[in-house]
Amino acid sequence: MRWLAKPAYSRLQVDERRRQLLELGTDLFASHSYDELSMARIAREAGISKALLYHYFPSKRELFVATLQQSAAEVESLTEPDPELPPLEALSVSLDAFLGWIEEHPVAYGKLMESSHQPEVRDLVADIRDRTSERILGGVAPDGAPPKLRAAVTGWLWLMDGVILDWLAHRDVPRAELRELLLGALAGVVMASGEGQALTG
Amino acid sequence: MRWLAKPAYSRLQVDERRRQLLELGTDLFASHSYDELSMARIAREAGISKALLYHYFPSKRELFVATLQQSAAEVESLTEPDPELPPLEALSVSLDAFLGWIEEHPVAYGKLMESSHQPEVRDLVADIRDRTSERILGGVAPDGAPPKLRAAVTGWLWLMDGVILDWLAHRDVPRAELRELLLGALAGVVMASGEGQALTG
DNA sequence: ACGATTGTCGACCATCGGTCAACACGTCCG
DNA sequence: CGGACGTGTTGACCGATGGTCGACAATCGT
Repeated sequence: MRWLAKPAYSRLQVDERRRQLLELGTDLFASHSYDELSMARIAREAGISKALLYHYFPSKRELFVATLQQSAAEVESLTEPDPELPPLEALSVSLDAFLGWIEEHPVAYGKLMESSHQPEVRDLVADIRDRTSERILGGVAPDGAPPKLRAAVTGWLWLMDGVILDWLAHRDVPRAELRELLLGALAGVVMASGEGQALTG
Repeated sequence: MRWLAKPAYSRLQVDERRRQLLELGTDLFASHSYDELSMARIAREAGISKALLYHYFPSKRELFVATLQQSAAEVESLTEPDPELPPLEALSVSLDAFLGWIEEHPVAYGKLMESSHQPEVRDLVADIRDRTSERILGGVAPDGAPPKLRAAVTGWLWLMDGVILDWLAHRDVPRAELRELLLGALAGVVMASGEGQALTG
């Protein structure tokens, strides 16, 4: 009578299973940092074996990156600069949208920063920083940024992460003021790099 | 004749052994990040067993912190602000000394930044940042900094790390110019926080 | 009704940080 | 000179981690 017993597991379509795992991963990694989660734990939460999890994602790294890419894409489209606005205003709008997203997902942002030592996260963050940097530099110095300006913008992106973490930790500055602080800081930093005239123009 | 054989290991004095391990640790952690090094590897390089390493340093964390403290103390004394100088000039001198140290130990600085996710490193870096922040805030707003100013200075310290990493990666900006860029950035950021009048005074 | 496909699992591996009882080296006393 | 003692030192071990593999079994086409 063994063949009348309930199946030992339910078999899902590849796409469905993958989708389910990605969604679970997104949830988990939004509230736990990279090394707070083990593959065994993720598999247990998904109700499957670790081996199956590895069948769908060849490494923890890939699973993590896959889950991040959704959010990254979301943020990127959210902060897409409006090409019809003057560069500075477009930046202001994008920045405000970014801060808005962070206000809605403070834990996810914090956990991401907490994970940012892992090479893959580092690369992803660096990639975002680079593209953001180019976006800004494109608006300020369209053809080829001098080293000091490049360093200044890079530094400003770091400053932004630091300020935002400070903001999340204290929550004693209104979002609009924070945006103005960040914009002002960018202006100040670019000025300090000696290439500021492009900003005011 | 077994007792004529060479001793299986050489027995060192406690202090000597500890000193040797600390020195080795300093060397290794100056060129490898925290998780690039395993305790087994360190023990192997030292020619001793892992258990003995743990006999001297109760955890990897403690060994790492112990090796860092030397460098941290070195840097801190190097960047001690001169109380006879006006705050801004003192900061300029300290900053220059700091950049000088980094120029001499670029790999160590990079690896430290790479390790800065590990809670213990995070704490140490946060501690340094806090004290530096207070040092700066003390020169700018002696009694109680408003939230925006605090956020601005915190952000500037992040900016500094970002700019320095960019500097080390490209090495296309002279140190003196970098120092001016950083000082200018601090001025710009503090101005942007709306509490700038204290700086110019 | 049965074989092929392939989704799924249990068992396994190397490495990690960390622990422990026991061995062996140098010394000191008789 | 010899044996006992203190302690510096070790190999073996633990639980957890990321990752792998051969084999079982659920489903589908016929």
